[in-house]
Amino acid sequence: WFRLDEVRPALEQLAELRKMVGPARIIVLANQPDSEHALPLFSAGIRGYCNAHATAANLRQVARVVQAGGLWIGEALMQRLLASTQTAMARMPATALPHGLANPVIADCLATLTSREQEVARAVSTGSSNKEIARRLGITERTVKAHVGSVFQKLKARDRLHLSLIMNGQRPS
Amino acid sequence: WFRLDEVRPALEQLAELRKMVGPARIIVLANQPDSEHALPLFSAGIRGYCNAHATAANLRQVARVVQAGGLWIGEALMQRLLASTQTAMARMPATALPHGLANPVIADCLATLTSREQEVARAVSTGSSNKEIARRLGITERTVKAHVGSVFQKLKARDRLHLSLIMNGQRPS
DNA sequence: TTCGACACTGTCCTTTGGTCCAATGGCTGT
DNA sequence: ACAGCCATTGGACCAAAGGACAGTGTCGAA
Repeated sequence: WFRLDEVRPALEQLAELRKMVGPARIIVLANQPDSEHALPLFSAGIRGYCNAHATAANLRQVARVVQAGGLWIGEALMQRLLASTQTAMARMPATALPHGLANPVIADCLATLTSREQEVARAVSTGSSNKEIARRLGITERTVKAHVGSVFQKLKARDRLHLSLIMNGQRPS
Repeated sequence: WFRLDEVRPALEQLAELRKMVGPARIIVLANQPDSEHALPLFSAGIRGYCNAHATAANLRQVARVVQAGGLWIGEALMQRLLASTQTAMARMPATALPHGLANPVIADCLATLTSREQEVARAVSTGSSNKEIARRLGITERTVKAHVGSVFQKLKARDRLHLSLIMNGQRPS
C-alpha cells in the first residue's frame, strides 16, 4: 500500500516504490481514470489499473487476477489501445514502421531478446541514457549496462547509436 | 472448445463462434504465438491469447484470470502494443523521411549549419564515431568534436544519439 | 583595415559508455 | 535434485564522448 504524490511524476514514484518493495506486481488505483495517463504506467510494468472508487468485491477480483499473473485493463482503455494501433498501422508506409512491427527482419531480431532486453533496447534507441533507463525501471545502472551489452551482442550492434538505427529500420553506415 | 480452421480468416470464424455460443469470454490458444496475429483478435473481443503448448498449470491460470474478468496478454505482446502506439503517435505529424528530404522543419535546421557541420552531422547520425569521421575528412578528432559540439547547440541535441533521431525525423524521448 | 564567420588545433577534465570476470536468487523443465 | 535461462548487481578497467578555455589562420564584407 502506497499513496502516490499528486505533483511529482508518477513514473518516478513508481521507480522508488520498486526499490523499496522489490519485484512485485503493482496495481494502480486512479481517482479519475484516464487512458492517456495509464499507458506509460503499463509500459513501466504495472499489472493493473482501475478506478479507486470501485466496490470492494471488484477490487478483490482485480487483485485475484493480477495475483494470478494477468493484466487488468479497463474495457475502454483496451479499445483505445487497439484503435490507435490499427489506425496507425493502416496509414503507415511499411518502411517507416518504427521498431519493426510487421517487419520480418526486425521482428526476428526482437524475438531473440528477452522481455527486459526489449525494454532497454527500446529505451536506448529512443535516446535514453543508461542512468535514465535505470531510474525509470527502478534498477541499477550496472544492470542496464548488462542488458544493453547483451542486446548489442544479439543484434550485432557495436554501440547504442547503431542499435537505434537498427531498431528504426535504418542501415548503419 | 472450438478448433479454428487453418485457412479461413480467424476473425470470420470468431464471429460465427460468437453467434453459436452467445456472449462468452474467449481465449485463443495459438500453436505459434504472434503479436501481429493477436492484435486483431483482441479488438474482436477475445480475452486471452497464449501459447497452446503451455503447461496445464499455466493454462489453468489463464483460465482463472479470464474467468475473473481479466485479460491475459503475453509480456512481449503488451510491450509491443505500447511501444507501437507511443512511437506511432509521436511521429504522426510531420511525415518522417530519413534525413528530412522534403521536411521543412529539418530542412530549416540543416540550413543553420555550415557545410562542414552538415557533413559531420550526417556522419554522426548514421553511426560514425568521431575518430572515423576525422579519418574520413582528413582532420583531427579534436576538430570533429568542435563541429559536433556546435551542431548540438544549433539543433538543441544533447548527444549524438538525439542528433541522429532529429536528423532522421524522430522525436527524442 | 577591422570585424566576424568559418575551419582547424591544442590541453585539461568529467561524465558516459562498453567490456570482462564473477556471483546471487528465482523460475522452469527434465 | 539438477541444469539452464533470466534478472540482478558488484568491481575494475579502458575508450569514447563532450564541455571549458584558449589559440591559429583564411576570407569576405563593412
